[in-house]
Amino acid sequence: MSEISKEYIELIPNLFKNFQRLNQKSSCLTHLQNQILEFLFMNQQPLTIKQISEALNVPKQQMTDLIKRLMDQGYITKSQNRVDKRSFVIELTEQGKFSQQEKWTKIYQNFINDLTKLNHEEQLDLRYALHKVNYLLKKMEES
Amino acid sequence: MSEISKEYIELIPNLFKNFQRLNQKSSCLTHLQNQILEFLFMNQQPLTIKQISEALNVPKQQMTDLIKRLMDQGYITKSQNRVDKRSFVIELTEQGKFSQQEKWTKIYQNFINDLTKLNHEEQLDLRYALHKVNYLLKKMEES
DNA sequence: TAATATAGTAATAAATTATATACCAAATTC
DNA sequence: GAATTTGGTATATAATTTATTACTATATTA
Repeated sequence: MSEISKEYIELIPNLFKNFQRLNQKSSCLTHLQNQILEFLFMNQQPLTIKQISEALNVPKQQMTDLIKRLMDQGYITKSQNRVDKRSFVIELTEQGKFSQQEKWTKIYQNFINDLTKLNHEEQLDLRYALHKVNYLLKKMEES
Repeated sequence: MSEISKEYIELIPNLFKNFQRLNQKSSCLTHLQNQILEFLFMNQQPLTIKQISEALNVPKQQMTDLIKRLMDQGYITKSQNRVDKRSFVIELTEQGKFSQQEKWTKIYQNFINDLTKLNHEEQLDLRYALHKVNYLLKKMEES
């Protein structure tokens, strides 16, 4: 039990550098704006302001302005929620998606580059192990 | 080649929730203070102000104050670098380490909890796969 | 239907973070 | 040894983020 956990915990520092890269603000976005776009991108689906607010621990009062600025800059759209007329649904625009994908591209290229330090057999091993980890972590999350 | 990368990239969202948890500020620390402690904790070794500044993309002018406040609050120590008398070496105090470990404890408990959703065989698989991934990722980083 | 809870907005002050410029002392280069 | 670079500090200003309180309109509940 604790052996698995140890390995899991260790995994995080191993990916830390790349996460740092995600945090880096892309030119014209503030830290929080970036967090919001990132969160939308990760979730791959429209979210309400409240959902974002709670997940990121940003008070809803702040969200109003943040959302407005992101909208003005063309990163997201905001439309009424048909189910609940009080709330709004936030979605990434193409530009918004692109701004996030850019960061991933850098991570991707970095990884490809480092990969050459492994021989062919190790590469196959890594691929299989990553696949297994992803599969099982996902399974764990599905409560 | 691109198959491995795909799995690698996918790994990051799978760990995202826990990373979010790391970002959450613990009571009396500001966002940047937290980032600095986290970075020191991850690196497991003393760093100069410049190293932190560059890695976190925080201008050195800000560092002076940030470091001072962290020192005043007892999270870090600052001592002259013997090799280069212009620079200083920053280290986590016990309190500083503890403040970071707390967050990991939560991640750990969360993981242990989710683990019950896998059967025994899957747990063994996960452990082995995680071990493999960690081993190979580390090997890749050692240039 | 009246009372209450919820999603979001508005506005303001205080704290944090970002940007720019100038400075000192030790290190490096010529 | 003089000139230049580098690690860090000091200071002022602007932008962002946090915190507080009050408000509107829709949902929910009794």
